[in-house]
Amino acid sequence: MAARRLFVNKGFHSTPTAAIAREASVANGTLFHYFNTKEELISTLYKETKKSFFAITTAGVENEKNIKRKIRLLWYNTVKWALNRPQDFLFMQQYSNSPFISQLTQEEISEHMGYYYDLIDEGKEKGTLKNIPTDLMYHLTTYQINGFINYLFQHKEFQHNSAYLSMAFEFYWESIVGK
Amino acid sequence: MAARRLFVNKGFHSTPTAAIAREASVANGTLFHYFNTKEELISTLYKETKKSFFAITTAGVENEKNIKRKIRLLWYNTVKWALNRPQDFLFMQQYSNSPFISQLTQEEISEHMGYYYDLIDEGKEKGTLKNIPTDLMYHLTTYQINGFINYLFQHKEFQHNSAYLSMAFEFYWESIVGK
DNA sequence: TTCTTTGTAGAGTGATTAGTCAATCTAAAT
DNA sequence: ATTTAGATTGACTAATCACTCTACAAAGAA
Repeated sequence: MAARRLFVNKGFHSTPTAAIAREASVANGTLFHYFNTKEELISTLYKETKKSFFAITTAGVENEKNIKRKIRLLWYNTVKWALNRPQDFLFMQQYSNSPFISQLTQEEISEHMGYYYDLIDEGKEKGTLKNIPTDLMYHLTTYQINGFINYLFQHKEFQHNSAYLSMAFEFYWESIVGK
Repeated sequence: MAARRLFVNKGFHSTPTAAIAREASVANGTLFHYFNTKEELISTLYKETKKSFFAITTAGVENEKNIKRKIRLLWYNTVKWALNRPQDFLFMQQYSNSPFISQLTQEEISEHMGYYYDLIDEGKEKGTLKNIPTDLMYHLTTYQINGFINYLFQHKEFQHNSAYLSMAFEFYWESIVGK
């Protein structure tokens, strides 16, 4: 019950429930048996996508020995995730920038945030990362990597260029390390 | 003929033309006398907003002596612009992340990009800025500053804290300078 | 004044679409 | 075999909304 993720690149409003139902090979009414409203469907999809995102991108991070390796793996996992599942990435981005989010409870929004905050704090305590407020660092970091991914979407020629990815990571790393 | 910029924080699709007309104190039909379609209205609004954005944020930059001062002024102008005109900022952000952009010609999208590219190139030539591809630097920079502005929207207590802004700029500056 | 152009109005229309509902099917439980 | 509960269907509805159309007003131009 999730295959019509594909449909969400025409925009939420331009994708009628009828089309979603068709894509899922069920009748219109069936959809509303599982989801009370279209919005509920969308936000359920969002939560699932986010959960999967988190699982994939944090895989193996705990096994890395030092901060740089942890963050590098997280960074690469994220980039690869987006490249492998562009629909998911685009969907989440679209959701984040749409007047929907108000519906989600605060817990749902900040569910996984603690994980990142802990990582950043660890890096700050060891003196590896710059000493700026954790939530600010998290925010800037998130946007910067999103920016890079969007860049890769527009420049497909670099997507499998490991030297390029490596350069981009080093740029990122240098921007948060030091002082 | 522009006062209903206010209306665009409910989302494009959730804002009926009737509401726009009401906000502008004209009849429904009048709207379509000036704009053939709703989409045309929105993209016109976008172009105007962008033009104003560019004029405001680049004001005085040319008079600064060195790159750092130029970029700092640009950075501060941008932050102040967003803080003073949150509706404009939110509108542009919403537009950028919606399946609309395809309508605009390439010239319209990249109209002012040359300005920023030149600045970055100047900084690279003088050895002040890191030597990464210009368009990549532009992209990452744009996203990072957007991220910071969004952060400020969520943390109003820092909006007029000049030490905080200054710290954020230094972080930004250090991320692009060097090597 | 008369003619012409341009702006303004707002009721009306046709298409779209989220959500409903009564009917039918499936299959597990007794 | 019978009951019961849930799943599935798709035609239908009620509302919404972008856009049209005809009528009217304002203001020059002749």
